[in-house]
Amino acid sequence: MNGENHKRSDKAEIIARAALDLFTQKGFQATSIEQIAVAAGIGKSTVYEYYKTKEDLFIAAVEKATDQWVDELREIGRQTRDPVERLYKVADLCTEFCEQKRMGENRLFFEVLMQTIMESGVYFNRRHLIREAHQRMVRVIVDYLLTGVSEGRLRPDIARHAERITINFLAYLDGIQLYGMLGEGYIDSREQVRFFMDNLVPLLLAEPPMDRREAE
Amino acid sequence: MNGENHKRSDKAEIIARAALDLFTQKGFQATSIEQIAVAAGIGKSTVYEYYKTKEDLFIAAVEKATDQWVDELREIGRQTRDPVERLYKVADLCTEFCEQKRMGENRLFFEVLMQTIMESGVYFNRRHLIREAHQRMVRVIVDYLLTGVSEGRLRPDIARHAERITINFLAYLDGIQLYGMLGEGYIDSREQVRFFMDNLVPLLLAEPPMDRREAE
DNA sequence: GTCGTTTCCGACCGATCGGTCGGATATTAA
DNA sequence: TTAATATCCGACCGATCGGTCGGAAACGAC
Repeated sequence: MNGENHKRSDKAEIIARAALDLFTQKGFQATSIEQIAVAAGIGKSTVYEYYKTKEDLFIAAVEKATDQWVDELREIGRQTRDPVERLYKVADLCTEFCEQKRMGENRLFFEVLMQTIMESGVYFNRRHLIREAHQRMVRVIVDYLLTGVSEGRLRPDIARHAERITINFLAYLDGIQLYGMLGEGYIDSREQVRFFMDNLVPLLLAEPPMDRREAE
Repeated sequence: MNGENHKRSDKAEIIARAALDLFTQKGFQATSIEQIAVAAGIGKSTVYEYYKTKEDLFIAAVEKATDQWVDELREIGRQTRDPVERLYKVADLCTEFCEQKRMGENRLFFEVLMQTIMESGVYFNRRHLIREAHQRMVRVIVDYLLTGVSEGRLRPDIARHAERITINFLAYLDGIQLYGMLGEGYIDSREQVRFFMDNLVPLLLAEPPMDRREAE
């Protein structure tokens, strides 16, 4: 027994984390098992004691990432109650992904999508995993909308369209994230998103702005 | 001299077309030069007589595709004069890319974006090519908006934001296209886009709908 | 100790693939 | 005819990499 000793699941965890780091930095194809082994401080063959194939390891690593993303969305719900503010925070999260610090996660995100749509991709025959992850995100935001409606803060009739609105909202944010990676300073994600939100929010609010109401 | 004889540029064209077909179907990495040579009906080495590297060939093939996409956007402008109808047609083009027939082109589109954002990607050090292609598309649609404004059909104050609006519009459509590939029937792109457009268009129109005006 | 089990891993295998090479073949010019 | 040139290509090279194998090392039970 020594300091390096771990339970089996701990070792698997260490490997998955090293793998996630590398996949995030360089993508699936450009990361070799050898590199992951070195990063995890073990031999190449040892990786295969814990994960049957490189694909399995990728899936395990990605699961950690998606779990974290969903958690971050849920955390927004804990930090603030106001539905509009929640949506703004979600949008902020998107712009954050366009910045240097979290650019790697953004790459990983699109790598996963590519692996889903390419015939030879890791997720091509496992799309349900990605759909489930996506649905988890959708559900969190739908919940924000429905809560906003039931509290009278948002227009009642958006309840019927909550899922449609959410999917469109996320589609837009993903699109902007994509553009955000076309190069430093090519697209001002922050301004683009702010403009979008400023046009979206009035469509959601239950009450028209004050000056309008007085004008009637 | 025989029937198979071509000028040098013709041969290059044939190779690029075969390459585009394969890249569209299977992506960059999964397509080998050998396969392209077979598809073009020539030997592998001959490919290298016309293109220095696989990357060069990819760039040449993608250029053909992007040219076509921009042309399709311009064609919309030729077919219809009404700015709103033009935007609807652009949106239709997007949903078309989500359908089986043009799914491959959609894959290619995202492959190109991936090759732009991955450090080892073909376009990582050639982002200007992608930005230029993107800007060409943006310009076409900005032009539709500005024309709509100057014709009095769209609200005057969107002229200031024409580019911002266009980029957001395209970002949304790209996001939906991405979701459209998460699996047959997972997302109803057509309905999503219709919903989006029905909320967007009133924000652009110069005149409020009739029933509203009468209510004032 | 010592025997069985688990964990570990360096060396190797097989396959893929981008790109090169040397020469064959066809074309043109004189 | 022939020499020069352009075009073509099968065979090969070198490197990469996912995955296997056989055995070493560490550990635990007795």
